[in-house]
This record gives sequence, structure tokens and C-alpha cells, in this order.
Amino acid sequence: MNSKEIRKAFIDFFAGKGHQIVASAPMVVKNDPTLMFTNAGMNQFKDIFLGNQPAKYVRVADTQKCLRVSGKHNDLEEVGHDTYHHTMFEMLGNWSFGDYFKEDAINWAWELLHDVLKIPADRMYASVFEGSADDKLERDDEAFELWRKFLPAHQIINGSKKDNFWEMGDTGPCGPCSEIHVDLRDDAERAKIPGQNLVNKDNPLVIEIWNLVFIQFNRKADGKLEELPDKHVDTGMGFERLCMVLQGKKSNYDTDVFQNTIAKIAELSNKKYGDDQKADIAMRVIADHLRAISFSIADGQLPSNNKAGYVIRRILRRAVRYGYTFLDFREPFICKLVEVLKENMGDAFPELVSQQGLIENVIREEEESFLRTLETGIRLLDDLVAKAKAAGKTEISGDNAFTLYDTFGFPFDLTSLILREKGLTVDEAGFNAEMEKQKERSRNAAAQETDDWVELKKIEQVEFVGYDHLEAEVHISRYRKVTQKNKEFYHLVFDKTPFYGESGGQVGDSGYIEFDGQKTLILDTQKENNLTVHIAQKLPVNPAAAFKAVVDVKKRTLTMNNHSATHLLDQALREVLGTHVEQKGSLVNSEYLRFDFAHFQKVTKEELEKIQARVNELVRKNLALEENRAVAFDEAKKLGAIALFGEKYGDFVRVIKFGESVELCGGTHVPSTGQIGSFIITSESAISAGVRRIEAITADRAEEFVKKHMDELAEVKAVLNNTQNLKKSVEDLVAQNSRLQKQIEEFERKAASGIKDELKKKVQSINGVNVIAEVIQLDSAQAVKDLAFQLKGEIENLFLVLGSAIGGKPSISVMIAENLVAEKGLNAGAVVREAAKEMQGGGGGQAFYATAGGKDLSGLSAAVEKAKSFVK
RNA sequence: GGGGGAUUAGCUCAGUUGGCUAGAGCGUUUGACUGGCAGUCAAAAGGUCAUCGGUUCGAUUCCGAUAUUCUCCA
Repeated sequence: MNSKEIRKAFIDFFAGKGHQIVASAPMVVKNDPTLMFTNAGMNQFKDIFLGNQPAKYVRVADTQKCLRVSGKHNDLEEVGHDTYHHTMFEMLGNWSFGDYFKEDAINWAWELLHDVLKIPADRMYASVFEGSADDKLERDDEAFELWRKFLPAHQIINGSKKDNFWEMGDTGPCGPCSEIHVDLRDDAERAKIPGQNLVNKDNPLVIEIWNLVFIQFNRKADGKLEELPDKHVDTGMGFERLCMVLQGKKSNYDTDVFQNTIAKIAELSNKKYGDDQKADIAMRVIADHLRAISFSIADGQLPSNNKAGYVIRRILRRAVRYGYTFLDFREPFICKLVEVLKENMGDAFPELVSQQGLIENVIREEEESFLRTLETGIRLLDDLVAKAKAAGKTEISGDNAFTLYDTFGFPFDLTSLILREKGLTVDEAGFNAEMEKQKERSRNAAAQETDDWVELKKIEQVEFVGYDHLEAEVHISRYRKVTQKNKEFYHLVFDKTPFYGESGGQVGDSGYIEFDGQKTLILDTQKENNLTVHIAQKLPVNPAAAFKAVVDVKKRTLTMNNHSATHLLDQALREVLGTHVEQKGSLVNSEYLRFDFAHFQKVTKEELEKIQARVNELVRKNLALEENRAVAFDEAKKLGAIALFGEKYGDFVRVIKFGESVELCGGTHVPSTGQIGSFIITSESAISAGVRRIEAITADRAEEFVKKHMDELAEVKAVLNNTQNLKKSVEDLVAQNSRLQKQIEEFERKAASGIKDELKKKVQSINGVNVIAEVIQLDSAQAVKDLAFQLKGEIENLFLVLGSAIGGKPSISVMIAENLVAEKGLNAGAVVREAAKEMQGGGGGQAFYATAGGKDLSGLSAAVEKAKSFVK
């Protein structure tokens, strides 16, 4: 069976058992502060488990793209070294939300693996939770008995709390789980050591493929468990591992999921997979990371320097590093692999097909930029090596290596590799110590303590009334205290709310809630999945009261202007640039709007003018908002609504129409576009290969912007006697200025040359040295310097001291012919330092030319005399 | 969110006790050599040393802020 057939077999099986098949959620998570990426199939159902949202279907199955870059068994740095870890993987899963429980879950798992997919029974092992004294839990005998129907007792293993008790986090839903392991060793090996001894022992051929989680408890902040009213099943099966088992391979990377990519890498690098261990690791790393990066970009997450974007950048750079070190790639190559990936997975994940061009461009750009970083690092490292060698050292300090890594992004393993080649070592312990310090700093800065929710009023779902009302009577449904850096604030959840929680690029509302004359400020409103969390500075005195919730109208109105303008901008962009323009991100707040979109070249000035004019035209048409809050998703698409990649949509969506602009959007909008008033583009820039950014302002801000510019112009005109032709006047002024500048220089030159002739007459000969020591009238340090250098060229054996007042301050320059410096041991620097004392100053320079300044103008001639006295 | 760098000629970068006429390579322009191209040689142009403030007799250099940008951590 090939991988496509295997995926289908799973989906068909559970569809046959009454499961609703749903689409994979985006791999990049939005609206969940605790998670950057989907790391398990259950993520998209989190709200159901938490009780924040009712289940739409009680039985669901899917294949979910997941990304794991950290965690107990999956450090990014390990991926590729073995044959079964990945960053991005597919997780096949089936769920029951308060419907079937252990019995059906286990029966069906067995039926699929054994009866449908034909995995031999004697190669399968099941594990069950052994119980835990800490939590006062017995062994999961129920699961054990269910497995006994299919497996002999010795193939059922007791698992520890670590392996067989699943928890969503420190707190929240949890429960025992039961894993299915498969033994892939050959018969001789199996005869030697029984498979049950190797389960959960990190043997690459005795592996867990499916985990069935039985969610029956809720873990509270004090560590205690409470029984859930509704019990759920959550399962996850590693798709790549399943393919390995069914295709009779010993490594995930040997399955058809990865082999096409690896073959392409081998071709590009002119190496063969299987010839060299290190090259093999590199190929696996690249084949794995390619998937993670491509899917992230397709989901709209571009590499950047913080948060999720940074994780993607790090993964990509790791792939480049391995290609660079072990496969000798010196130019972008990962971008050339996207084509193969698309052929492999484009069927199941159409976003790869439609986003291919963007993915390739973004990857190429990132590769180029990192190769530049590497070059810089190599140069810096060469310097360090040269210095170390000159000092007779053979080790580079951990501190230095860390600076290379931390400040210049040069990977530590490359540092030690290059040093090894040059016969040097690096202090790894020192490096790690510095690394720890950095982590400590960041942890302290980000440390946050969250208390348990205190529930006051049970609700099914928060009702958002903010589309229609900016005030409402609300009750606090639950609250909790959050402590960060000694600052306390409170998270409040209301039964209903007029406050818009930050999402879809639009910032959250602020405002206040009021009871009995007491106001509590709401600083911000955030969304945690489906929960709208209001951030308050303090807890109201009487949390159970009925509050009047009031949104900051000014801020909301300005934000609405910008949000609606963003839709108009989107439409104008499509009209002017073409329909390839796709939104890649946006930010909308009360100050301005920012819109990122796919476009492969700079937007020209003419295009920008057209776009801005078009938006303003749409504003003036005063198009009325047509809002429909519950349109079936398919229906909305038929209307031509613009949906975003990487965005998770429900079955029913909100559709926002302004004339011809139709978008799926949850944000708040103006009743008609005339309210936007005016729209001004303030900047256009590139944020990544193939992605441009436009920033713009509207309404009040636009008006202020125009006023500021007009005022400035008026002021400038006033300075120029209210000239009719400002541009010409300024040009004339500039031309005149440069002409005068040249004249001044000419005069100065003449003056200097007059002074020069005077000075040449005053040469004294002292012991064969031609001495000039005079105070002259020159007001420019540069002119004095020029004069000194000219005299040096014209008089041999010169010892020159020039005193002058520059900007009202005394200054002396000493010039000594090079041969005198050498023969007589004279040093201009020493001379000026000594002489400058006469005028309360100091100075320095080189042996042949030095300058000094001072505070006391009356000491100038004394200083000149003093300098002269150095002639021997 | 927190740390560390960087910003000098069109480009890539040097520039240490604060005073070096602010440099190199590449590129550009001009001239010479060659039948032409390529090239070689010679010369020249090109700099608010990111911006603003402070310390100092004096700041590209030290300090602070801002902007832009790179990078690491969370």
C-alpha cells in the first residue's frame, strides 16, 4: 500500500463507523497563547474538552498536520539522527465527545490494524495504565480486559504515569491512555529478546504507533483530579510510522512519504543515500524540515525573528546548515525541493499546490540570507583563529563562540567543526554556561504565574454582542489572577460581552466595567480559542454583581474605519495589481492599518496612486455594509468571498460585503464606507520574498497627516517670502549655496596661501632645523591642517608650530618632518601635549603631526613658544 | 516579551589608550596600450562616518535616546 492509500483506508474506516470526517486544522495556531503550532490531532477540539464550546459532532476523524520542535522526546537537534523522529508529521485520529468510550475505541483500533491493515497479532503489544499512588488511581483493568479479547496477557504491558497517563497541560483534562506498539524486528531477533521487554525502551524497531486516550478527569491547579461529567476519547496515530509498518520498512524515511524528496536531494548533491552516514543524516534532516517549512508558509506563517516565525526560520536554517556541512551545498537548494513535495502531498493538502510559488520564493530568500550570515560568521571566526594562534592558544573561549552564535547567528556546531579542521578546540562547557545564562534571562522576563479559574456562573459559550452594542449588562462568569514580573492583573470572562477580542488582525477593545459607581478598567481583550478574556488591572469589589460594560468608543470607531478600509484596499489591490494578490497578514488598530499580501515586485508609484485613488473612490461611494453572520461556508465561497490560507473556519461564517468587496471576516466594520472619510497610503515595503506590505491611515489620522504637511509647506513658503514656485525657489537656494560655498573655499585658500608666503619668510634655522612658530589668523581646523601639510611638502627639515583661534578657542598644530622624527626622536604628539598645558588643554596625534586644543585663549602664544622650545 | 550586535564611498567591508588630511577591494568615469573585444597600466570622481543630544580643548571612536537592520532566547 502506498501512503495515499493508507491515509484513505484510515479515513474510510472511521467514516464507516459513523464518524464525521473533518479537514486538518492549520498547522500554525492563532488565538491560543499557550501554543504556537498544532502539535496533536486534538488541538482543534481543545475547546470541546475544556467545556468552552459544545461538540458539533460526537464522532469525528481526520488526519492532522502537526509540528513538534520541542518536548520530552523531540528535541529539534535530534531530528534526522534517528530514523523515526520528525518535526512535521501527520497524525491520524478519531474522537468521541461524550459518546463511545474505551470498549469501542479499543475494538475499532484492533479491527483496523489487524483485520483491515493485516498487521500480525503476534507483533502487536498494548500498554495500559498501571495506576498511581500519588493520584490515588488504580490500574486500568477495564482496558486490560478489553485487550485480552485480542492479545495474550504477556502482550499487554503495564505502563507508568509518564507513558500512560495523558495530560493536556499542568491543569485541565487528562486521563489514562492505552498505546499500541508494533515489533518490526526479524524473527531471529524476536526469538532472542521478547518484544514486551522492549516496549517504550527507545528501540527504533519496537515502536508506538497509536495512542488511545481516555479523558475522564480534570486536573486542578492544586494537583487534585476531579471526575468529568462527560468522558471523551482522543486518539492519535503516527501516519509516517504506520506507513513504515505497512510497507515493511525499518525507517520512516524509507517509505514513499520521504523517498522521492531524498532521491531529489541525492541528485542535487551528487551523492547517494545510504553511502555515508553523515550525508544520510543530512538528507533526512532536509527531507523532514522541507515539509515543516513548506506547510507553515502555506498556512501563512513566514519566517521571521520572533515567535512562530522564528521557529520556522530556525528549522529552515538547520536544514541549510546540514546541507552546507555534509552535502556541500553553497547555494540555495531547499527551494528546489518544493516541487517534489507538492507532487507527493499536493493531493491531500491542496494548499501546497496553490501556494507553491510563494513557498519557493520565501525559502530561496531565507536560504540566501542565511548563507550570507554564514559567510560573515566564517570571517569573524577566522579572525578569532588568527588571534588565538598569534597568542599561542589552541582553544577558543566559550564566550567567543557564544558571541558568534548569539549575536551573529553562527551555529555552534559549525564553529567546532571549523576549529577542529584547523587543529583548535572550543570550550563547549563555557559556551553552554553562556547559553544557560541567556535562557535564564529570558525565562525571568517571561515568567508568568496563572491561578485557577474561579467560576461564578456556568455558561456554555460567551455571547459576543459587540457588533450591535458598545454597552451591555454583563456578569463575570469566571476570573483568575495572573502574575508577571511582580505585576498582578486579572483575566475576566463574561457571560456576554460587547468587547471585541483581538483576532483577524484587529486589536482587542478596551474600556471599563462599572457597578455601583466603581469602574474597573479593561486594558485589553484577548481571545484564547473561543474564550474572550478581558484583561483588568484589578478584580472588582463585588465580582458577582451585574456590571455595565462600556467599550472605548473612540478607539473602536477609529479601528473600525481602518478595518473596513483594509477590505477596500484588498479590493483595490486586486483590481490594480491582479487577483494573485492574497492577504498574508494584517494589523488593524486605532492608529493605522497594515496589510501584507503576495505580490512579486515592488508596487510602483503609479500603481500606489491608482490604489489610493480607487480606495477613496469607494469611500466616497458611501457603500453600505451588508453583513451576514451565519452563511454556510460553501455558500460563502460561492458568493466569491475571500478566505485566507491557514485560517480555521467553522461551518458557518460571517460575510462582510461593501459593494463588490466580499470577505469572510469576524471584525467590526463601519455602517457605510463614507465614515472612513479619507485614506492615505503612508508606506510600501517588502517584508519577505514575494510579500509586500502597505501601511495606511484613515479618517482623523489622515486629516492630521494632511494638515501637518500643509502646515509645513506653508511655513517653508513663508520663510521664502511666500514664493509662488516653491520648488524653483529651493533649487535656486541650493544652487546659490553651493556656489557661495565654493567661493568661500576659494577665499580661504587665497588667505591661506597669503599666510603661507608670510610664514615662509619667517623660517628660522636652529641646529639645521627649519623652524616656524607663529600664531596665525585662520578660523578653520581644516584650513590649518591643509596649510601644515603644504608647508611640509615645500620646506625640508621642517619643525612647524601653528597657533590659531578656532571658534574662539585656542588650538595649536605641530608638524615635524619625518626624518627629524626618526633622527632626533622628536614626537609631535608629546610636544602638543606639553604645550597645551599653557592654555589649559590637551591633545595628541601622530609623531609627525599632532593637534591640541585648550580653554584659555590668552595662553596661546605661550603654548606656541613652549612647543618651539622642543627643537634641539 | 527579554538580551546582544550593526549602521563609514554605488556595493562588500577595514579603521583601539578620542587627535592618522577617513581607507581597501569591487564597481563607475577618463586617458594610454591593442586591429576589435577582453584585458593591462595610469588617473579621477564619489563620504552630513544613520539621526538627535551629552561628555571633552577636540568625537567616526566614549555615553544616552531614536530610527533602521541582523541575531539569539522565551
